[in-house]
Amino acid sequence: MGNIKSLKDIAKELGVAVSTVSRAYRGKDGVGESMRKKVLELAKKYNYVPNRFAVGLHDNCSMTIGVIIPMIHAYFYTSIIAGIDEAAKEQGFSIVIESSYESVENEKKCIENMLKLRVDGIIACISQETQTMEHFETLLDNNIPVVFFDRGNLGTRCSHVVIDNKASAKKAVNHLVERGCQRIALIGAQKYLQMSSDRREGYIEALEENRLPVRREYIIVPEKMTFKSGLSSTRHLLSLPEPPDAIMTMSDEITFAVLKEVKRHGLKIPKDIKVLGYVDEFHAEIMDPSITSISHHNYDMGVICFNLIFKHIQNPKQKAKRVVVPSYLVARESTK
Amino acid sequence: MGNIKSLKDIAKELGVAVSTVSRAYRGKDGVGESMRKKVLELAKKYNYVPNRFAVGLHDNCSMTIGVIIPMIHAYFYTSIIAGIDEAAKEQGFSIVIESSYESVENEKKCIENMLKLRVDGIIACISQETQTMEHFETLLDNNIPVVFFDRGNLGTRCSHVVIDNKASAKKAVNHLVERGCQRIALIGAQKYLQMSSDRREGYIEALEENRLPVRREYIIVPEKMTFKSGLSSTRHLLSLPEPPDAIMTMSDEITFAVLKEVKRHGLKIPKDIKVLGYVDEFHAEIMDPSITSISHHNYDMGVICFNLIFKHIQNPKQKAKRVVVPSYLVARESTK
DNA sequence: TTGAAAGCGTTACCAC
DNA sequence: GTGGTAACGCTTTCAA
Repeated sequence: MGNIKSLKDIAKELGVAVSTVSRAYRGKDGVGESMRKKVLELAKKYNYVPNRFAVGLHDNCSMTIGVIIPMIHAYFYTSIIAGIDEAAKEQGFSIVIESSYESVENEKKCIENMLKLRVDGIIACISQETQTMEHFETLLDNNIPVVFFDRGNLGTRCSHVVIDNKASAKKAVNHLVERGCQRIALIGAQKYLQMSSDRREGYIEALEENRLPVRREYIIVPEKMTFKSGLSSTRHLLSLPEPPDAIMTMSDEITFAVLKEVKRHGLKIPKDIKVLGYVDEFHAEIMDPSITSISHHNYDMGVICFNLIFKHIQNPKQKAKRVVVPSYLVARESTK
Repeated sequence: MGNIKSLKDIAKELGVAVSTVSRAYRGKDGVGESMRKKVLELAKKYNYVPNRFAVGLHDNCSMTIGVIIPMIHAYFYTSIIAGIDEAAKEQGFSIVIESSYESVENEKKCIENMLKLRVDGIIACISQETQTMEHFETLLDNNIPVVFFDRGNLGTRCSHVVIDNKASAKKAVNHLVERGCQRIALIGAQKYLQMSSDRREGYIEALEENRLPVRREYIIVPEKMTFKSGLSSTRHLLSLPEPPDAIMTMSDEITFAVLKEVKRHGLKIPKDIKVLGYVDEFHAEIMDPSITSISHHNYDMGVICFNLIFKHIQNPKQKAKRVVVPSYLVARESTK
């Protein structure tokens, strides 16, 4: 941990008490101006940095918040993290990131680790596998507030930042119908993810509102939301006696797979079949064709998450809130 | 930071001394078996977790390593981080990530922050802007070892994990020549990045070895390695009296831009023009056409980085090493 | 305005 | 085997 100077070193050199140096350094009252100047000078010279372990031990707070996400190498999460990070920095907080890699077992380990790290609060998005939430309740029992985003729910015990999934799915379907699609397929996600069923609900409702039949064979729920399962799901859809004229998806990896597989079948997008996905702006834009997508202001979502957890940390009695972040549809080439 | 129980709480409940509990909990000698059992039981019941601030203060080490990268939302870095993270976990280390967002000013702040966080070592990739390295030397002066990867160099004062840039660029050119290209353009990166000049060198050497002219107008060095500058660089190349029949790039964002812009010009890849880039496997694979690329085993690179910093932490006298990670060319559709 | 001392949770050392 | 105590670096309270 290096050999960084301590207040004691400065105190010794100045021939004064540690407490005096402490006060002087932090701009507290009760120190002479000349003393303060001398202290600050020396602190600067020595590149003094307060020892956070000592401070943490004393104040019983770490000024750190933990972020638990399914995947560190997924743009959706990292762009949210960018927002969390920025907002955290502004308040003097650091963040620690842990990935569950979509496994409950890992998620539990992440939580244990966060406990070890003594984070002041946690912002989390649960794994695809996660079905029960006891491990998160442990945190609440330890008075560590938790804010969930995108996935995960703990009723009124913590705040949530969610996407208006149902509405966005309806928006998506309506857009496809407007573009002339009649047979819209949906490649979804785990049933027990709230996000997933909300979107499916929106999809079904929108179909009904448009007086289109809801066909079982057009709704695919792969085991995992991976590129590979996206390929096979698409293959399956295209092999149906009456294949869909549009495919909408719930995740970017699956969307990329759909593009790939559709082309491999010799079909042209958007002429032969249209594609629409929940894809972040960056990827939606760079793909070819560019993808009509439901996106979100991820960075802002991160900021919202931090502000919430910050409130809960500052005031443990703070009531849990439910923030719905708006989604927006950007029409691009894939549904033209 | 919650209300987690301390050793003292356990000691009190058991009516024994804290030191006894400490020994028992950590499996040290000099504790009766029955005592140990009682302690472990209670620790489990109370969900006891050692207070890392107390431990850190005592041991003067944080078991944390800092990772400074240009961008948290770039696959290249996050996939390396996945490797660092995994290796770190195995040794009981945590990691803290900070992004410079390609700015030197931010980079300096990151370093300050790492100092505050009392990390035991730092793994870093410098920003595009960074030209001098004094801020990193501060770390070394404080006995905090630094390992650079991809970008950044501090001679024999720290270890480096680098890509065999020159060789890989030659590999790329040779591949294009084999595929019949004669007018190969290069969209590069900042001159003062070693990585950049190494690749340019390899590019030039390979051209010469293939008895192809080295044309100034085919070497573009944009201000920043962004999608936008990739677009304008490509536009420029295509507007030349004699446009190139292949474009190779040094970063993924620029590669995506090249694909986009080339198509916008109505040219077909690979028929009219071939494209080759330094792109990670994931993106190279999902793009259309899939991109022939120079890739690296990012995860492994992360592991190597951690192992190096770990050695330096364990043994401050450890000599600096230079590890060259191999790159490999995967031929895909964009150069068929 | 300054100093001394207690305390945060842990570990290590020395007594018993 | 177990207990007491000092020490890590800092903040806070109380005394001078």
